[in-house]
Amino acid sequence: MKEKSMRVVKSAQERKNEILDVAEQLFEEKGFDNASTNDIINRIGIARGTLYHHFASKEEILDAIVERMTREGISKASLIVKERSVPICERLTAAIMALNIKGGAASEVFDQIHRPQNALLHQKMQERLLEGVVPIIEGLIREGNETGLFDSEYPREAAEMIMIYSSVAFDELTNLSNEDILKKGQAFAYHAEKLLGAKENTLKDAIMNIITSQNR
Amino acid sequence: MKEKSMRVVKSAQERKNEILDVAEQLFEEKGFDNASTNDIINRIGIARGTLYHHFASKEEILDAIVERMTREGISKASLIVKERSVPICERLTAAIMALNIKGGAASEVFDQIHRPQNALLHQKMQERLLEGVVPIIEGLIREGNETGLFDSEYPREAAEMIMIYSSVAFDELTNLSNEDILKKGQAFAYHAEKLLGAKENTLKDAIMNIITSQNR
DNA sequence: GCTTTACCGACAGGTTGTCGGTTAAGTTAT
DNA sequence: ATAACTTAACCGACAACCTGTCGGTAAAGC
Repeated sequence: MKEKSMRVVKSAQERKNEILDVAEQLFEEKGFDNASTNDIINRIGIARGTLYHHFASKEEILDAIVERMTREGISKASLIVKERSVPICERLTAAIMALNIKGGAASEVFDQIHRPQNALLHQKMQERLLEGVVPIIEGLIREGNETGLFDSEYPREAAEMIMIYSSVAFDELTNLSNEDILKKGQAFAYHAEKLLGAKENTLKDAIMNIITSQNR
Repeated sequence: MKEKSMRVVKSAQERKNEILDVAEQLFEEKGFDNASTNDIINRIGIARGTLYHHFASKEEILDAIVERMTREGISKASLIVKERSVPICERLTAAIMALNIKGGAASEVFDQIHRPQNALLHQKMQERLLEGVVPIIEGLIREGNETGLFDSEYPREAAEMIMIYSSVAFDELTNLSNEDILKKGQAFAYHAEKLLGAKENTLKDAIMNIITSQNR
């Protein structure tokens, strides 16, 4: 019945990843507050001391998970942006949506992420993503200014506004009708064009494409 | 040394408010997670059972506090908006800033509100405020559309975008230099004008007034 | 006098983080 | 090669909390 405590030793790196994997999974299932460190160690089969040998606190585990999850999205966005052969509009929308995690590996987390138990996780991820992606978008806007596609006096703040809005608003389109989602997407495209000083419908198609494709 | 447990009975309403007052104070001081229900009952001088007689859980206390704090801001905003003698621009900016709690009674909370321990509080307040204020702003935009001051195709979404941005961005201007704050304010005014389809500098003065006055 | 409701405090069952001790792995010395 | 030593992963008992429950008591209202 009871597993004998066969001592298994792994490299620090390996164990840390193991802990993060299980913790992430558990936070998805039960939320950050409800998932206990006991849950983690039981599922892995290690002792309390081991967990705290690798991480100083439960919150540090959370931070590491956030770091791991966001790094992927940010580096993806920064890669997209460098593809100068692709039209700016496509790159812009793709970068924006890299933040919107749904497509990524973390897509199952996404549904749970708004439950109140995950307020911390949500906040930290959002902070991290904004901080990472805003400068990328800003650069793209400047590029658009140079080519005459955009006309933005405050590229940084425009990027902030677009990112912040899309990260909050597109958070909760799960409980919206398809019709409403379309409207929201159109409104977003319209407003983004205004903010960037772009001609009407410059962004519309690129944005609507992504929205309709990822939300079926 | 030890207070005798003289039994003091108060009306439910009175006791509830007492609990909310102390809890709010404690959440400010230590954050929601770090403030325990024991802290609350000790400071008031009541027993555990009494607390749980009035509130079913710690989170319910939080919800009641959020409700209390936001009700004020929302009703203030809705009053402002009704003053049809005041120019629309002034009403708009005033309503926007009613959400930015700094001016209100909760101004001390504000500094603590971003500490990670308060993620839940923060999230709940933001949700509640947006939900309450967005329709108000939307109405104002429609009014502006009629008088020809604005030209907004999606009043609802424009209101959302403005509110969401200002609630996130103006959150953390405490650690910014005065210069940066000014720039941020100007950028916000500029972008709000674009979003609403208003003429240049329509909103600038009203917005800059509020920002410079409330942040000294 | 009877019912309702505010109040009490012990208690169960859970949580996080600490700490001294143990064992495996890696390193140096002989 | 192997013995001796150092480092680092690992263990599990434990202290010090925490939230929410519950049977019982006392005041208020009818």
